[in-house]
Amino acid sequence: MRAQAGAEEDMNKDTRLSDVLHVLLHMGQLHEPLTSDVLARSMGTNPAVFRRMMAGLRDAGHVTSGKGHGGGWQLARPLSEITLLSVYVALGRPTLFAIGNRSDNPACLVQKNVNAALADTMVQAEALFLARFGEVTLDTLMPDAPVPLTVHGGGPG
Amino acid sequence: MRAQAGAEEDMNKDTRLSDVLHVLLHMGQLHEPLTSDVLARSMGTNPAVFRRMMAGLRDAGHVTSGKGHGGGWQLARPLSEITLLSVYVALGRPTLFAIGNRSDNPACLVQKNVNAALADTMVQAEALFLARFGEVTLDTLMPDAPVPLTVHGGGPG
DNA sequence: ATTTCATGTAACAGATGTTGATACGTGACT
DNA sequence: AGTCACGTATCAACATCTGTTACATGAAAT
Repeated sequence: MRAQAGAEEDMNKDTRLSDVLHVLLHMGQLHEPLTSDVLARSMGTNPAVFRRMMAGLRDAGHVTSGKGHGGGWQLARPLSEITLLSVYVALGRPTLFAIGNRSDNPACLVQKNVNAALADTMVQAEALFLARFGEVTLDTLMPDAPVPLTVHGGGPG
Repeated sequence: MRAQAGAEEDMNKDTRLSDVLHVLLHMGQLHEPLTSDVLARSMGTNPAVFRRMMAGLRDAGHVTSGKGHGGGWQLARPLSEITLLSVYVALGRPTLFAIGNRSDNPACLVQKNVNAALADTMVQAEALFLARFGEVTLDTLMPDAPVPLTVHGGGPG
């Protein structure tokens, strides 16, 4: 489950959305297939993890992947036609919140009220997330100047 | 870190806020000291975990704890003077979100833009949480009818 | 004064769950 | 054919939280 001690910064964050967006933007700059090996390195992980992460985007039709010589990953449509929301959904709608209820004890009115209060706020916060994600197309995240693709932590990239 | 496969329901939620609220409401109904043993059982855990969880609330002055015979836990002020926000803060402001950035590579403009976009939404969502938490005093969560305190899962409680 | 009760805290073990690594099968291009 | 790259299953490594136990401290009862 989650923290018990401090508040600080949980290092237990799902970084897939951030990771995938990062890669997609780079793919939007280079218009040739890039291999899992290269792209995985750019996000500081390995090819198998990368493929696993991108499977949903491929299924959603945001990117295409090809085997063999000259194979690799490419955008299937321009960044202007991909919303942050659609990427989030393609990843399988990863859990947004780190808090929740231990269990739904429906017989306890107190528990019921508490759950409702928290759930109510979480529903609103989730709606906020989805609304804003839906407004953002990936081209708007592109820096003005082209950015070179390099290995994670090895300089600009 | 977090999920990679499905989306479903992460069972890895921090339930402390929900747990603590549950207990505080029960304490608001019974006006006598209750032991860690009893209260822990009502949330389905054990006394040590309970004390660890309540330490912040005691330090914040929301509850008092006493040792020895007749000792235990009591509210230090009426529920109407305790906001959901103050409870959240007393717990150490547990992490709200399950998503984040893998790392802040400040040299990568793409990464920078992605992080900013996500962070912006998260800041707004957090503000929403805190605003709503701040509006809720615990007495408003109290069911109209008194609720008996029983063991977790053992019926109403 | 001693005994009993209950908290306060530290320390450790167990469980859970995610990421990373490896291996192997499949298809495509040379 | 041979090489390249993806697709996926499986396993190990790692991190983190919860649950448990143990023990010291302090208060009330006998």
